[in-house]
Amino acid sequence: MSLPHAVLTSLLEKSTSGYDLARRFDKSIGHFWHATHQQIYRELARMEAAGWITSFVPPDAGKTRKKHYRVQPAGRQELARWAAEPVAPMDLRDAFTLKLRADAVLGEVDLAPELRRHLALHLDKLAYYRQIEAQDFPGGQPLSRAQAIQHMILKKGILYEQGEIAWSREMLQLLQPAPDMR
Amino acid sequence: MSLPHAVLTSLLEKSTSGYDLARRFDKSIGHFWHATHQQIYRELARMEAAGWITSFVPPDAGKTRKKHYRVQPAGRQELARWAAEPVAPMDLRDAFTLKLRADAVLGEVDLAPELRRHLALHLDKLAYYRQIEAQDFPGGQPLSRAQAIQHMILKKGILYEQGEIAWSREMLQLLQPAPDMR
DNA sequence: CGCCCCATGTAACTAGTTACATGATTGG
DNA sequence: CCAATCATGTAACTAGTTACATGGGGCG
Repeated sequence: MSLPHAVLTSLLEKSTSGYDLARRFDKSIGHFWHATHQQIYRELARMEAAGWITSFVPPDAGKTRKKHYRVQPAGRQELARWAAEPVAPMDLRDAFTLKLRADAVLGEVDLAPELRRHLALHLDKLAYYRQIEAQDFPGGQPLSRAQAIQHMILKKGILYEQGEIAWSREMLQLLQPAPDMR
Repeated sequence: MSLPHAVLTSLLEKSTSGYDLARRFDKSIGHFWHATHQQIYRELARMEAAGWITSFVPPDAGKTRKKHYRVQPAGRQELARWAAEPVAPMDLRDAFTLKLRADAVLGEVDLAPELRRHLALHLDKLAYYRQIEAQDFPGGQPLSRAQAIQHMILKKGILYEQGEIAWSREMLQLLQPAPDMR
């Protein structure tokens, strides 16, 4: 059960609204733990009931329904408790690999177009990560511990995309009759 | 909804029982799509109801309750249909990375032991994949298309574990006060 | 005035997890 | 005979997804 803890982490980084959290889960944290706005609103309600967070009307709310959430000591404590307990390494749920295996056994599926599409998406994401890296971690500056960790998280994403790209290119040569690699 | 299709693929590779499928999902297919035996039995029941597979008592059943399943044409067709439709690239759900981020914001969590544990697990898995590779794909032999795909799937796993290992080692240097890398 | 974005939610469903139940066969 | 493994399931719960609902604010 990691979603509430992802939300707590995000709120500690910056107190904000459910809407804004949902947008954050479309990037940054969301690259490692995806969630929809419905899940987030539900989780916020639960966490408020549990006393981990409290809501307040932000100064810029005007007449809108906007609510902000702030982490309470109990929430911070819960996050620390959770962070210290062991987790299993991520297990993969890779539908495309499954399709490849289906192709191997059926032998009549053409996965090359889909693989090219994925390759393009991975290239985009890599470029996106690289841009963030250039922005947030320009060369040579000494980093705080927190910044160094953030950088390593970003590097993990970069490494992953690079792996996908390299593998996709090799795979494409196998799936494509004509040799036309990107 | 990929589980039924993973099961279909596995059954096409070899008709077998739910029990045996469940064990297969602890390796091979399971490295890319995990499932418990409960999920598998439920899915088998659904798929039989849908006419995708049929069950029969295998010759070696004796007095046991053992049932085998065989894929029907409708099942094969459904698998082909599914394989041809587009999928989103896998999204990661990596709880450890989340904990790192929690550490960055809390600054009082020691994730080094857990990271060392994960590193060891990744090393084990890499060794395991390598052993399968040596067994199933001994050097230089020409492969059928199906075999070539299977090999590439294995290589994807190897690449992934290598990435995790390299990253973990770098991360460990950051988390560990004393420089004692494995 | 109409459309898009901000903002928060409910409802219904599907997939995945955890706990429990049951009984036969095999090997020490 | 006892424990482990084979073998198949039910029940209850938790997490994640998809569809729908509602209303305000800003802009062209």
